[in-house]
Amino acid sequence: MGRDLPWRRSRDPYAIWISEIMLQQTQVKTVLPYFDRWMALFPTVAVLAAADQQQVLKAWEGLGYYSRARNLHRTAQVLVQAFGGQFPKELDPVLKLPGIGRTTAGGILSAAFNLPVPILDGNVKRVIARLVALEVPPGEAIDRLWGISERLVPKDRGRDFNQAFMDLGATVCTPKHPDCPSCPWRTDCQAYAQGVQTQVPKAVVRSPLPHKRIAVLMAVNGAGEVLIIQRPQAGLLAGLWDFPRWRVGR
DNA sequence: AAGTCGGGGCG
DNA sequence: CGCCCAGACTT
Repeated sequence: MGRDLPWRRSRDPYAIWISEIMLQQTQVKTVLPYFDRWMALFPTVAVLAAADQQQVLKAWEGLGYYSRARNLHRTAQVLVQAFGGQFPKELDPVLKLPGIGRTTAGGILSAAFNLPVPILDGNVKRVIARLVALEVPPGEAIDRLWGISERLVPKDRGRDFNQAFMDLGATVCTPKHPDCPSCPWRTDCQAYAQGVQTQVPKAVVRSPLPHKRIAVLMAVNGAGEVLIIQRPQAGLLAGLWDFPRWRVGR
């Protein structure tokens, strides 16, 4: 019952890599229009590697977490220069690529090459936590959760299993209102057996967000044009105060 | 271990 | 308004 998504129609590692990066902390519905535009603009890793960084950032505009776009561009250049434009098929070299961590590496290697590499994204964390009725917040049991994901992924069906795993979390085993009656793992789920599926995973106790009072200046001329200064490569609020000719007083 | 980085959806 | 989303990276 897998969702029919554009990047699932492809087994091109490039297209799958792009989708995995776009999907980091970003919902499928948000990614859909960006993915199609991106593949039209940058159809291959060679085209992306040769593109201007401003053009790459423009195509990413609105998705947020802009270091993802800069890392995509850098990685495209690494792939062309050091890997002959081919995406590596082993975990170690993939993990060295900028912007690709363990979950994204597993997502790419399983979807593109059907390798049994585990994943542990937000969906999978929640599904496993409920499956074993995890007693602590997932952050305190990361190693155990990775171990379970690794033992579950079948040697010959990494692609189907990992995608089904994420689909289950995204469509059935949802955070607030899991649809347990239609869940294929219902009879294996310890949280369901104990009737605590909505209380697992346990929430992290986080300190309250501080409230800060700030001043904002918007410069508009008579023609209605607005002054815009591009942010630095790294840093947002932190780097803001380092702009040349900016001075911040109290 | 805790911060940083974003825009959008949802109840 | 607060939480969550196919996390990675720095400090």
